[in-house]
Amino acid sequence: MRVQHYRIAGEPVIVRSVETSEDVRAFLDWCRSNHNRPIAFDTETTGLDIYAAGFRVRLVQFGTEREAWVLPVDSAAGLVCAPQAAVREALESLPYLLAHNAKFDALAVAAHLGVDLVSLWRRITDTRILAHLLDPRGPQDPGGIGQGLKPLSARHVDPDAPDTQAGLYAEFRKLGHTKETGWAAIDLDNPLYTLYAGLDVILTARLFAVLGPLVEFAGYGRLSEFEHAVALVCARIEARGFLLDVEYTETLAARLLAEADEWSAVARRFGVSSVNAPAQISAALEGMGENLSETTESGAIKVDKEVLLPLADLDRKWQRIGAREANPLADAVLRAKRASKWATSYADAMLSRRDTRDRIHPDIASLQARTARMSISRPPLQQLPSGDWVIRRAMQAEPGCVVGTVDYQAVELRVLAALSGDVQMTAAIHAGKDLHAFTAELIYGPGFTEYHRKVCKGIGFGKVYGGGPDTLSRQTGAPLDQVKAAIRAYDRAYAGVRRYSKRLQSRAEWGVKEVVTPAGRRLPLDRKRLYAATNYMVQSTARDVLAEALLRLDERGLTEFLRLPVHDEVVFVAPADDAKEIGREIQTAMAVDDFFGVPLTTDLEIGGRTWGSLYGAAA
DNA sequence: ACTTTCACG
DNA sequence: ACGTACGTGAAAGTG
Repeated sequence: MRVQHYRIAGEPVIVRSVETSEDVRAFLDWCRSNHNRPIAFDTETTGLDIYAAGFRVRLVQFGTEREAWVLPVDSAAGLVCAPQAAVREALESLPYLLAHNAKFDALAVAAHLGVDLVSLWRRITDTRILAHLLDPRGPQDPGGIGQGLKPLSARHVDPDAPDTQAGLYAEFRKLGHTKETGWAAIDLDNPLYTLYAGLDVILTARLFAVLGPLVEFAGYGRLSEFEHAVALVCARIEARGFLLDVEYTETLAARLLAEADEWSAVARRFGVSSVNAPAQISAALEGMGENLSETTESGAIKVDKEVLLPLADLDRKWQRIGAREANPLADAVLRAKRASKWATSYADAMLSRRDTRDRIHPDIASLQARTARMSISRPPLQQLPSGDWVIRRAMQAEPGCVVGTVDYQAVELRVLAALSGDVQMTAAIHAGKDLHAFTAELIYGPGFTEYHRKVCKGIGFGKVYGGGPDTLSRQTGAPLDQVKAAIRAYDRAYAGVRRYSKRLQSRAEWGVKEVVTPAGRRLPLDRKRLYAATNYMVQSTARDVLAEALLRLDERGLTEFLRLPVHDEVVFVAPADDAKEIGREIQTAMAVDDFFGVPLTTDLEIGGRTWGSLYGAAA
């Protein structure tokens, strides 16, 4: 057994690395004698892509505030002692486990060491969840530090705790590896590797010693349980994965890449060597006599889609307007950028993330944004183009099955009506009215047009988000004076909403700079952006509506059909013959009859074999 | 590392 | 004193 010593917060800690079968027995003895204490665990792996061919768990660590055990389990290492069975035994029997960002480690040991995910998860407390409840701000937000183990340890455990990740990257480079290759290549007994692996669990145990009582003291006990349950459902969705149509996606990627090349060649003829270089584009456009007035935050000339589309005589749906001669460079830049983004961010990302059964396991972060919203990454399946089916067509149901969705109808506006108690808005919802059309009628009278409805939809969202007349005018494309009039009319029609927003803001102005959601979540506000209060409240509450729905779906045994949560909807896959029935069950489980006086109703859509079929692709 | 852009709800 | 659209993930260029 190798023993390494270190100091954390001025106290000596010890890291033991298992080398012999005798060490394995000593580890199991240690587990037994610490059975009743919370034990932090962690894994070191070959990479982040748990389901990729060649992925391996290399180390599994267990530890308390003072002591860590590091066990090598890498199947490719030809180990003298094989502690896999002991690791499994520990993971299956220790009653009280801790982990930071537990989902990753739990999925890794479930997929590669044969540990049962559900029974393991029931015994885990995730310190990242605790940290998010206590402060959901990201590292970029004013006053925020994020939920990383490093910044949390620095704040709550030891300001001089080592940055183990950065330290390892430096070691990788020294050994001739890179950030990416180092994780798989570093020797299992590299002293820095084992030391840092051990320190991570010691830090997690110490972090819990601080955050655990804070969570209880803040009254977050139930919310914490709720979040752990939601995280498990999301982890199971992730583990199941979503089937990729590889042949289609490969053809699509090649086609998009060729398209990007063609349009890049056109841009090159106008002196733009890269369509991703804004300075080149603005210089070339100005050389062609175009007048560019919009600037970015840092003062550079803006050449985003909003600027380029009018120059190319295209509307927001890329239809020819006929107002001017299309600028061929603007047109080429737009098309090249779209094609290459779709190729790299979506098609290639999907292909590179598939497992041996052609399934995609995106990283579902069930508790991510400041508002607790979920995020999905690698690949970003919540952000696929919705105006065109070609990308979504890549994801498909298993043979004999179809893809469907259930989404909430105008959930953010309904949540706003519920929270504000606005009488008029609540009544309109109860009457089953189209809220945006109803608003249009209130403002423009019974003769309102489809255009008026659109303006009102924009204003409705803009109000929720706290936008002013200028932004709303730009966003909706409606003239400023009309928007201003509509805002006035909106405030008159929905006086309760206006009162509610004002109340949230003035409370924050004079009292604590936060909003408290009905779920009991305390969301800090940036002092310069108190107007975001209503948005945080509504967005966060809508998120919790979906999160609670996921738990109801799980209770009813419907998790196996789920493929993705997408903010206000779930994507599911079911056998074609049962899809309607299963879809209805999902609808029923998600619907809320009385959410603070407002019904939250759902829409069901059943498509064909692919996700794209719900966006216009042939079934 | 930072900026810019673009995809979604 | 004033008015501010919110929340994400990802790629690529620049320095």
